[in-house]
Amino acid sequence: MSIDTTAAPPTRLTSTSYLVLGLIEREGPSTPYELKRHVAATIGHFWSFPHALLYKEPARLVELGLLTEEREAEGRRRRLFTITVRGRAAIRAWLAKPAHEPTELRDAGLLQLFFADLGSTDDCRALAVAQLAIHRAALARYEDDRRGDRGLNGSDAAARTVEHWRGVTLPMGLLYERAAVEFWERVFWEGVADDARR
Amino acid sequence: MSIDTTAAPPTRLTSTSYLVLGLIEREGPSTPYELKRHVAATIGHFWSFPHALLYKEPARLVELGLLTEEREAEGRRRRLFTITVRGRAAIRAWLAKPAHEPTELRDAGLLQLFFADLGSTDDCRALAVAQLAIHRAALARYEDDRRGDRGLNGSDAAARTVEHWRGVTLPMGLLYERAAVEFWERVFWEGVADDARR
DNA sequence: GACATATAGTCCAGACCATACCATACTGCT
DNA sequence: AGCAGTATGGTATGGTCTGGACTATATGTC
Repeated sequence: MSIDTTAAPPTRLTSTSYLVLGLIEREGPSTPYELKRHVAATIGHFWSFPHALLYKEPARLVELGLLTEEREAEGRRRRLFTITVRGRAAIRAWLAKPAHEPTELRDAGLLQLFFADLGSTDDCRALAVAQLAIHRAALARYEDDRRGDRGLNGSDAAARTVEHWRGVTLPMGLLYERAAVEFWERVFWEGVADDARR
Repeated sequence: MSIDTTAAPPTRLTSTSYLVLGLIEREGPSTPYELKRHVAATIGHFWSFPHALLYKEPARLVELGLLTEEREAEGRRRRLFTITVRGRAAIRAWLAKPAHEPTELRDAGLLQLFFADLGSTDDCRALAVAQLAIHRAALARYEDDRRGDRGLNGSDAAARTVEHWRGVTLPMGLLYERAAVEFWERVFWEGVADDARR
């Protein structure tokens, strides 16, 4: 046992921690607002991190010595966070230890489908239509993203992060959305046919 | 607007609420423990609902008048929850209004991949191997489930729920896991080739 | 009776979350 | 200059969630 390598730090690092550390490591010193924008342009497409968290988390990481903070004295009083040597070490340690948790797939539509037998056939049909609209839209957006129709607008910022997202992580989103479209089309055509009988 | 049909209930109903209501509606009066087992056998495969929640949520629903509670006077002092007329109405209203939220895909492995450029090539390769193991295992388990190798063991309980899961919702799990295997195989063979360049 | 395992439920601190709110900066119009 | 409107940037609040660790009852079995 004794899994913790750091002799009981105040709190464990979460996915959010590594997200923040990773973005700052890749993009350099950042404000929470910048983190928020980078997240929205990339991983936020399918894993929502509430922005309040992206303001709170860096403060925690400062306490843990993984980031340092400077703050504008006037005006917006922006906070600028910079990664420390220990912060870099933390990321690399994390990357060297592959995650073993299974994927969490939280989908309200799927939950409704799970209970579709309690409603009407029409409800189920309407659900399939709504879900198809959602997933087709997501698919189209991802395909645009991949072609780079976006990510250029706005600013030069986040170039590395957006590029890396586009090439490496976004393809999973595409695969997922294609699967979802296929799935809901089947639901639409076959209904909840309870073809599980037999 | 005025979306709420019930004149400002203390709190809104969440996915968990509908999960609890739906299970009780389908399976009849249930204890939290039974809910927990039904969840574990079905939707819990990819959407984790911490068990503490399945003990707390019914109490809230009682306050809202959607369930009633009886409690054993002695021994385990189990709580048995029964759905009310208003509870049934709440479910049907929910089913009649298709969800419009996008899927949340929370995957620690994918997050690591998103930052794979900050680590070594070996780390990335190891990550792909680990993820392949996870997703292949999940795929195999789902395929067993579909064939009905499980769900019979243990008890007769949850027959309807498990059947419905198997026929209707599980196929999405299968599609997802197949996509994931395909994805991670590509990562394994191509590495994070940064083939995003041009 | 002693021990192990499965069943059933409770508790809690800390983290999370949505949401509303506050403040500063820029932009264009008159 | 004055003002409105919008985008930028950040904070506050309180309920909710979370993951353990913990307690206790029942069943078996040596």
